[in-house]
Amino acid sequence: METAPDDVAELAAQLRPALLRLGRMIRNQRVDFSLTLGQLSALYTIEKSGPLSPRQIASLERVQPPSMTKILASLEELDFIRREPHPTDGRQALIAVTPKGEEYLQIERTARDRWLNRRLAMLEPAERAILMSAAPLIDKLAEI
Amino acid sequence: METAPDDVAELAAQLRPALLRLGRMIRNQRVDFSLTLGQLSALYTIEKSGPLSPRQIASLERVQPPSMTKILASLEELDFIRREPHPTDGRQALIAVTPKGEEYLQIERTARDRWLNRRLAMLEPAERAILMSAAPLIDKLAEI
DNA sequence: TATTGTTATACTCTATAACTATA
DNA sequence: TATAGTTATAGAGTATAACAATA
Repeated sequence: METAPDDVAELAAQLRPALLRLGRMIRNQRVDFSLTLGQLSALYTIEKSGPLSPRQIASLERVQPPSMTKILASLEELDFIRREPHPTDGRQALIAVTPKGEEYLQIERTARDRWLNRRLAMLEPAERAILMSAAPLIDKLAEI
Repeated sequence: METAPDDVAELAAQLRPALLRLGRMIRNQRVDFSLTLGQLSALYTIEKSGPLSPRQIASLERVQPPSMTKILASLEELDFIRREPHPTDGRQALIAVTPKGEEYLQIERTARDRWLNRRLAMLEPAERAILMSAAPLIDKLAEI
């Protein structure tokens, strides 16, 4: 049974387990385990899309507002985020990452990159060239 | 500042966020949310590497044995796994996935593939060809 | 009156400690 | 005596419900 050159289903079946497995391994590269996954994920989200209100962060993180209240309180305690009043709506607060929070994220990102770097260095240059051309496509798949 | 054709660090920085983002989106494609992530992950592990003892599963899943005891009890209650005595060691049990458990996993896998299929179908054939050649490399990165 | 955010409380999941059975 | 697995109990983390402040 021959696989067609452009078999979408075959490609999905090949790609899915490989992506999930490598993604899990990258996520496991942590330097500092003092933040829970929920705290780390919220911090990434605020960095990426902030400043955001607690409710917006809760929605993006798919947790309920009271749960986010606790996560934000713990991050504020660490001085990883700061809170500013909303310019026009007195009920809302706007949350942003502090320089200390940015530094934490950068250290974690560097650890993940270093790990991935070591792995990539074991490939042939031609293989890395393929991955380099695949990277924007993987990003596109997540974007559509 | 020009990027070298074979810049490993640049590749890692490109690949990491794309992989993590797409992986997260694939993982979010669930059909049935009655299993917790811990239950689902243990079931995948048993399917992949089983039959395994509870202690081995706990180790692979990076949870403590008492936590795995509960997860296994819930999966057994659902008739997703079965327990057999170890042939030579009366203390151990060997856990394997039942046909009903396999069916559950297959349904979840199919949902993830269907979602990924739809996305892949939006790409150009040439782009899919690049991803097809990248898939084994992504797998290789996780394997090394 | 509706919405944002917090506090109060309960439930789920995982961990450590203690116990039973087998090697 | 050591190891596999379970039971007992406690500690995080998240949820729902109720409340205070602002739109």
